[in-house]
Amino acid sequence: MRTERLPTLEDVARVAGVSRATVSRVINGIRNVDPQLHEVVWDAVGRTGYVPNRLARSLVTRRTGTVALVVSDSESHDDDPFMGRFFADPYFGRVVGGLMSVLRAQGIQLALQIVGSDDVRKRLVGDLRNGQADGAIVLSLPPVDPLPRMLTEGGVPAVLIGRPAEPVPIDYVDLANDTGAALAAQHLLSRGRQRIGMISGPADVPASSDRIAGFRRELARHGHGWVPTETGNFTRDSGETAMRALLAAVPDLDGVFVANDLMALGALAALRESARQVPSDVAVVGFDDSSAAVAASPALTTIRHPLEDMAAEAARLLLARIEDPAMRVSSVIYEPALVERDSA
Amino acid sequence: MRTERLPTLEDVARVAGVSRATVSRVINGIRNVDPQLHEVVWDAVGRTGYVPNRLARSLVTRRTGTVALVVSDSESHDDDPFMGRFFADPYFGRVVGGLMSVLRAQGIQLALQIVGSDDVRKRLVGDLRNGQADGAIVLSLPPVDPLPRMLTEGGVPAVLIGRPAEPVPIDYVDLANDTGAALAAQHLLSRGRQRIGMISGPADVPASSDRIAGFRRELARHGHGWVPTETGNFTRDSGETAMRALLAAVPDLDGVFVANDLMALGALAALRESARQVPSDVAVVGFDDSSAAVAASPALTTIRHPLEDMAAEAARLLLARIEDPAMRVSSVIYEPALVERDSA
DNA sequence: TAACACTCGGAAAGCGCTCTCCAACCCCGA
DNA sequence: TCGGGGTTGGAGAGCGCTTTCCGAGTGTTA
Repeated sequence: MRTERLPTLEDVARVAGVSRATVSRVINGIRNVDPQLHEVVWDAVGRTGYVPNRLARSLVTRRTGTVALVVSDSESHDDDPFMGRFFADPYFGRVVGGLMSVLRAQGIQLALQIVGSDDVRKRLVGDLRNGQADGAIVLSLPPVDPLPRMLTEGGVPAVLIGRPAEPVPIDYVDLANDTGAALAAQHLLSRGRQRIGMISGPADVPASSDRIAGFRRELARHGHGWVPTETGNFTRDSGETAMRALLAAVPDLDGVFVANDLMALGALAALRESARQVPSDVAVVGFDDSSAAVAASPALTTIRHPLEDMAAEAARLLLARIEDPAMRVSSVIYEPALVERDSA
Repeated sequence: MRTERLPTLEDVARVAGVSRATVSRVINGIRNVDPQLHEVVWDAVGRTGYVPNRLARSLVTRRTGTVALVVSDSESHDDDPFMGRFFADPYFGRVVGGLMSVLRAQGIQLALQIVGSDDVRKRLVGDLRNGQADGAIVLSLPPVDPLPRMLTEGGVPAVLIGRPAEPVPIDYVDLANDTGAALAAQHLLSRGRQRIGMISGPADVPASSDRIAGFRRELARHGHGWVPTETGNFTRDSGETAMRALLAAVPDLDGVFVANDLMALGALAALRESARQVPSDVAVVGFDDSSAAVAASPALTTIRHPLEDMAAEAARLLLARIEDPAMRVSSVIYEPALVERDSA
């Protein structure tokens, strides 16, 4: 059945008794077509069961109705389990959900691309320049990624989710990570905590360093010039390890800010293991307000990250840039909010 | 910059001093080309920075190097929040991760498509027949979905994740949901539970009805002919509501099987609210072994669902079918396993 | 040396569509 | 009745690539 030829514009034209050009005009809703013919053509389309071939159309219009979602990750290789973790993390799904909420309405599809090596990166940019997709949304994982620059230099419409580590003239949406961390600091202070520590993410990732900076700055403003810190890598287990280390270093710790909910989960486990009560002995504030925050026990007080909205805005930004490539480069920063639950 | 014409095969040919045909042969690694010319051509490719245009290539080869991931969902409309929930659920991410683990190695990209209305469904099948993608992986949400049939009738290579509700000659991978539920029953019984209930999913979804049937059958084999059951819709909140209802109906309940982890989370909350201890008063077994299971407290004893493996197998199956459309229709059923944690 | 079988590279015909020209036609005023 | 302006539809040239078909060149055998 795959072999039976599908009807083409030519076939429709023959059935309708007009030329290919006319059918094309009718289908694309271009005026200058006699209403009578109009009807005849649509009738022929119905009778033949014609569906335009998007590929052929794209080849000439240079528009594909596709946006690439690029997950850039220099470290992992082909079947690195890291990618599995990444996809299982709600982060990925929330981004996709946010993107689709605006793309779907426009009938635009999302093509998922993972780039590991520089080779793949180069090919991707080449494909995009060739019009494989109309633009790209980039989730840049590595601390410093050449991809954003490659894209702008290639003239490919692209929007980053999360600010680039080094300045690149590219559109992006981001969260005011520093403000969020400051919120966490204020909350901990307002709860009367005195010995406050932090479990941070990798220092070279912008989102992470912003949280560190914001937290430290706010505490410093209240006389805490020194914040004991342990570094994790955003996984649950690293949070558990970091918490143990932090407790060993500061046994009388009474408050901690953990840079994401997943690590907070691990921290909670370490705290339980050390027989400390949360929040009475140690107050814990997470970050992201992911589904893990609600599932945790006690439920996590955390910083809400409107990821879906951010992704949706990224999609809108991209669409606008595709429409007008000369548009001024812009960025949209979202404000986080504290969500108070039981852990602090 | 978008305007500057990219080098085409023609340009490379001119630089190399050969014909387009020869360049094409070299690039596609077809023999019959003098090694000398071979080198000259590659050199020209390098000098011009040529990247083949996939669109143009696909148009003639009828191969796109793209697989569609179709999320079929008849109920929700354009910005139905349901889709947001769906994407945020780890289920989606795990599937994507599993698929990508095999597709990525082949350099195949995944194009995400959501189909809500029958109109979209029709257009999608048309596009697929036109070679928009080489095949489709289908995540069929509604109880009875016309899509699988439409795809097979259209001769589109497709693989379902989760068996079709009504028999359709289509490849699929699925989990032995009934066996999994039976495992849960055995575990509860082995823990000496006597008054065992169940919180099920919607009865018209195959995965759900299989779990109900498997659980009831196993309990019946051990003399429990009647299993008090409440129905949820796989969300956390519905699990909480169902648990309350179940407790009201069977106050001395001492064991419960909840058809997925998310609902189990809700059930745990309801149990806590009613001051019952888990697992001493009521033992709880979930289903899926999602990340929620570990985050819960107490950590959930649950049924492991090798979703990543299943998705990977679906991808392999699809690739095989694309290669040989005449291949016999096949299905792969995975066996679940009990993961014992603290809740039962 | 002639006849034959091969190997290799080029010309050109598409894949299915859009869109620019251009010819044909209509209506109007002079 | 004729010429000018405005519509409308068709012919055909691509978009960038693959692939068939052929002719030219090479080496081998009688």
